[in-house]
Amino acid sequence: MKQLQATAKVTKLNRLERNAWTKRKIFDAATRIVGKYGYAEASVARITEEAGVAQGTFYNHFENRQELLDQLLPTIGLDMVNFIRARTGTGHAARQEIERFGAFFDFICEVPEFLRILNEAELFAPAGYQKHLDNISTAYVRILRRARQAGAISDFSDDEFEAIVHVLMGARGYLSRHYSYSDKGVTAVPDHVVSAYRKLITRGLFKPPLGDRR
Amino acid sequence: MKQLQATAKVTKLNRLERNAWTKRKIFDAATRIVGKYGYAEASVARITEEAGVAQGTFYNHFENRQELLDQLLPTIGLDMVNFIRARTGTGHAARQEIERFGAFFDFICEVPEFLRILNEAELFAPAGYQKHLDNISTAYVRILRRARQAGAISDFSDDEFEAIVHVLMGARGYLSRHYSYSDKGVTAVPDHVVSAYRKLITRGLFKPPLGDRR
Amino acid sequence: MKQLQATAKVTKLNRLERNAWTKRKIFDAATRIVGKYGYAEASVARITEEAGVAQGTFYNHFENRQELLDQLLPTIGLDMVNFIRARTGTGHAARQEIERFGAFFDFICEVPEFLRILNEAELFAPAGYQKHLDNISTAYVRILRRARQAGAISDFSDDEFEAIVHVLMGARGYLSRHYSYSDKGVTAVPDHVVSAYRKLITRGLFKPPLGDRR
Amino acid sequence: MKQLQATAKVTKLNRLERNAWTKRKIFDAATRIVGKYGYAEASVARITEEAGVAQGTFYNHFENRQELLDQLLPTIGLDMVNFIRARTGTGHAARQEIERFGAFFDFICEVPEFLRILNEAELFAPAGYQKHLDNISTAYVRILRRARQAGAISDFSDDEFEAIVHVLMGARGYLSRHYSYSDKGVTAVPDHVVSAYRKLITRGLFKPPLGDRR
DNA sequence: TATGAATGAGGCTTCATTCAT
DNA sequence: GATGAATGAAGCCTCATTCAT
Repeated sequence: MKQLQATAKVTKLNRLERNAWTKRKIFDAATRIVGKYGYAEASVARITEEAGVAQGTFYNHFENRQELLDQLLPTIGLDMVNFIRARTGTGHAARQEIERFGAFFDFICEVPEFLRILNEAELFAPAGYQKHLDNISTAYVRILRRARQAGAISDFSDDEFEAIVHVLMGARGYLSRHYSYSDKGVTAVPDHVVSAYRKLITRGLFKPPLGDRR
Repeated sequence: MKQLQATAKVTKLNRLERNAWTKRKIFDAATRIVGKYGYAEASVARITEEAGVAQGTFYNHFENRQELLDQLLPTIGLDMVNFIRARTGTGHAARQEIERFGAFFDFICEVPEFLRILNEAELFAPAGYQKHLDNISTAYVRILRRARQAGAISDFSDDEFEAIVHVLMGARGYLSRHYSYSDKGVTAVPDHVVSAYRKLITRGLFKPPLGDRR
Repeated sequence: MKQLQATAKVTKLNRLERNAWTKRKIFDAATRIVGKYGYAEASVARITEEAGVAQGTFYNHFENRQELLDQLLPTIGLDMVNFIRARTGTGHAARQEIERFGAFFDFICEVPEFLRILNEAELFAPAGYQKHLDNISTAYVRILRRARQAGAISDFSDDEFEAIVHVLMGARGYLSRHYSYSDKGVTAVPDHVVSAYRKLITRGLFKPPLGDRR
Repeated sequence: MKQLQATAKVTKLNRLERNAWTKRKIFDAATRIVGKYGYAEASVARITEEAGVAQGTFYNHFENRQELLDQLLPTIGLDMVNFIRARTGTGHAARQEIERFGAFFDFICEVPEFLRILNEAELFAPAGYQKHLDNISTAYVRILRRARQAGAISDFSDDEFEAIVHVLMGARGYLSRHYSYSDKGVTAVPDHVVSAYRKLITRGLFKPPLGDRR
């Protein structure tokens, strides 16, 4: 009896698993296609061909093309958040910000598709972009607030933090687009970019650690 | 005879003028359409309808759709440069940068089409975007260098200037997208955005004027 | 042992019953869907969803979509025949015909799905429509013949009866479509429709009862 | 000069003519397709193939598929009206109605596509059907009213006329569907159909001409 | 040069049916 | 028998571009 139940369960699981696996195949194919050719070229035909399934199969897993496109950025964006969090130490707030900056570029080297997905989502997947933005900016504002409480930042209001977060995100985007893209694949940004960012941020946003005076 | 010549000349002039006039009509129509609906919606049919000419006429003036789209940003971008230059005073370099920042937002209020053209060009008119970028960044780097020579900035290399310029441009883009768009038309950014930018830049990039201590 | 047999029997009965029950669920769901949205919108997916069964289940009970659609009208059509018969008295033939006419409209008020099924079947379920037609017209012709034998109709041949039956059915169809449909649900036809029909039929088809002169 | 103008005019006319001709080709192709296979099978691909033009051409002449389908019935319906009018004499109103009835069947023999277009339009081209209905029923009611004024009909109100018109149209439709369709093409209805209709109408709707007493 | 109809490839989506579980 | 994912054909429509007038 237990055996049967188990079998039944396994069978059912197998179905569920296969279902999830197909959806994953489509999702991953879309990630690759958008990462490589951009949203505009990511037709359902192209995605399903890349995934190795029929076009009709697509609509068993996603309501329509847009629904999938809108899931791309938030999903991978969370991967990014976790990646960066794992790489951020416990030092001074300014140093942590530099670590996050560096980890961002490490992440786009590991998941090169992310760069294009991030850059194009605002236009082609606005709903997904908004979701990602909310994910990121609330977390980021919280980080800045905590730094202010710890005395590492002064003189910025909560509203100003929000604007700052947009500047920081905009900076990452712009810099990654201009320094990381190359003919094939994604490369690390040059050192002078990191140093310029470090100078701007440590001086402009954070209070210098005690004893560190210009 | 003179009459005829004159007539001929006038005719010829009229032809050239009409030619330029037609091209201009198409260009302006494209500006309005892209500004209002974005590049993706800017089909040749829509542009020519807005311009009041036949679709075929389009191809007498532009090689193809892309060629026109690629001209949009550089052209209006130069208008922007002139606009900002006219609004920049001769005070301290940091104050000038704040003036430029403000003038940028004044410009997008005066030419509301520019915002969308700027934001979407990178994706839909990469050649035009690159041209605009070159126009802007060389001018900007020159400004920063001059400020360094004047002693208003220290400690940044030329390479770092380039990165800084991208940060500044990225900031404008991100902030304008997030604070200026509204349901109808383009609006000024809130004060706390300006103040956040001013704090970040004056402290992070420029040396404080003598006697100005945090 | 008996227990087991009983169980087996019960089980078997349950199976058969469940089988019939499932088929019935699908049939009723199709009735509702076609009645509400028409044949064109009655996809297998929609019907099975309405029935609460899987799509594949459909094909365990019907050869294909068309087979079910073709069963709809004849089945409900028989309900209609019984309904009308129960409402027809034993008076003069002309009066009976008026009663049938009225009962028809009563029926479509009671089974509002019928109207749409009837009207669309000719196009979307021709086999079923033909079957329904045969059911109705043979019965109807028999009625008219009996009336002729009873002396209530003269001067019409059997062939002409067939044509008359089609006129009467066509009249019901047309009138119901034009006077009974409304935004929500099915409503009774206005009085002047009934009176016009009565005049046309009693004068055109039946002999006036003795003493009834225009 | 005049020559040139003339040429120009001819050229322009030629363009217009060619344009109209293409539209006509599509329209006629649609008529044939719908007449032969029904609206449901009248895909744009099939129509344009029949017309010998590219699919895209379709949309230069019609907003969308439905727009064309909705034009079919009203357009051919007017042809029918003219045809019937030309065949209707000036005799007694009842005789005229019989002539119209006969002319209707003559028309569907001449334009066999009309039958299917008429029968299916209510479902597949409701807007066109409504337009046709308005065309027909207002004209028909006017005819009946005139007959009433001339003393050929008594005892029917205007509202009842409307219902009668629907009955008459429904009769034509039903009868044509059942007696005129055959495997290939459209054939005349049998005599007994005409005679049955004549009896029903002349007795049920019209007053017998003087001296004609049952 | 201006016109605008013609083209045909390509995009998104629906749906009846099959089949392994 | 029940399930529901997979299939792929077919439908409607858009659009950049060409070309005869």
